[in-house]
Amino acid sequence: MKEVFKSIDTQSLVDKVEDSLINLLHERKLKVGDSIPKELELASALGVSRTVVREALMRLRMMGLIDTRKKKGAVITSPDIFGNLAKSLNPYILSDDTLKEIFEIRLVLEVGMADLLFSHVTDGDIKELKEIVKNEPLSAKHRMFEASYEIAFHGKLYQITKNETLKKFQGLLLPIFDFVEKSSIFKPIPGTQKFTSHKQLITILEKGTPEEFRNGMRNHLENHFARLRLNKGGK
Amino acid sequence: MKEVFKSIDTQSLVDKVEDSLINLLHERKLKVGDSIPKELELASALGVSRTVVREALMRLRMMGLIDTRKKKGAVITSPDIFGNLAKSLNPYILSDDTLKEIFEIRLVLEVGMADLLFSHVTDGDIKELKEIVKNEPLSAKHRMFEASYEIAFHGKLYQITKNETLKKFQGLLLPIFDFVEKSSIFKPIPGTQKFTSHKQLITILEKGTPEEFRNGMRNHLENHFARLRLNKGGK
DNA sequence: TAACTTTATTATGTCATACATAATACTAAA
DNA sequence: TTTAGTATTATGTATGACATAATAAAGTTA
Repeated sequence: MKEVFKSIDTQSLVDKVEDSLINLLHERKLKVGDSIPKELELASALGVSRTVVREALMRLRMMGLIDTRKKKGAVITSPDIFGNLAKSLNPYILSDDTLKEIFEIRLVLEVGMADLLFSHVTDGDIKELKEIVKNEPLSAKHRMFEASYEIAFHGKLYQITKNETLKKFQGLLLPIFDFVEKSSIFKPIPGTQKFTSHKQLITILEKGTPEEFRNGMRNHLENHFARLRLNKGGK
Repeated sequence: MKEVFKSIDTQSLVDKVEDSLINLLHERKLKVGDSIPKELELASALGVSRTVVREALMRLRMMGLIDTRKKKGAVITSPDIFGNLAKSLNPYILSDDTLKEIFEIRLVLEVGMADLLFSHVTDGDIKELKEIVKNEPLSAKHRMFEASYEIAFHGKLYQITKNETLKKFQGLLLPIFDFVEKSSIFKPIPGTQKFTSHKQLITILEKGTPEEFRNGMRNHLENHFARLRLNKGGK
């Protein structure tokens, strides 16, 4: 790690100001609602033009750290972590490999969330889940038709975890899941069959254990796992 | 959903230009490496000032959609989804509830990633894991000292999944895990005890099944789960 | 005094212009 | 053909100006 040349700053002015501003937030331990100095004040204090300050402030705003309003100035906000991520998570821009990886993450989450489900699930949740699957078609023939049930059922599971961050994350990834399933990234599995059903999962959630649920969900998602295995060559 | 007033655009000019640019990317199906028009060209084409175009371009850059270089202009890049998220994921700014939720997500991921591990793990990986835990202290007394082993071991697991997106996500969350463990957000658990050890997990990964690994990992993380249960009142 | 209306202020949003800088393309010399 | 130097060009930064909207202040009415 020894560097002969002193690492010259390849950073642009905006980068530096951005860092300064973030440091400002930390040092002063500013809380939500607090306001930071005006653009012109910052510009003169930091010795740069208002242009640079504005660009740096815009970055903070994109990160969800601040919210700027006319006259009022910029105020600290509780950052919506994934809020800004949504735009860059566009399936048309992401590479196929990345899309596959995101799809994998979904499987990981749903298999792993069993404990959260069991520690938060209520009778009302069970009732809702049963309502969702009540009219679900038994056969796996109408895949397209089934999609809405899939989303409703699995979405409800995320909601049961009472983990807002996780729920937001899922909402973010949903269009990607949809895209991946419909796209030709994955070769279809011949002779797709049903494994553990939604109804069975509900029964486990109602009367079983997290361990059983994990295995049930793993089995339920077997078709997806199989597609991943079949399409491993791509990497 | 009926609206009496036609929804006036509360968007700023920059917002609109941003949308226009993203649409441009989609419509033209631009690939990585392709370049987009110069700032001045965009400005005149869209009928706004260069300032506005620049701010919009900066947003795209923050999203990781483009990379701008002098003289060359802006070129499409393969977006690093989580790269730009890092700065806003600052523990000092996130609320305690959000921090807890992120911590939960870690647990979910590690319990759920068993299948990915088994489908990618190599002999070399097993060897590396064994190397990591070789000098690991047996007792749980030196918690601070143990931290580095924890990070090395669990980090290696993420790496074994061969899922770059997941690995990046973990790298992103790591400072948060660290912060949460050290902070007083969680009350400590009296009489913390060891459950499934790292060594046992390796053995399962080498000779066992995904199902066994999930349960082993769940058990291994029991202390963390217990802390979550104990601190549930906060919400 | 309290509630409402109008006016004034202020800080951000947008625009225009100018120059600096660095990366590229071009040209000339060896 | 390679290298070195030069010119070009698009972004980076600075400055000044005005528009706009949100707030604060002042004024009015009951």
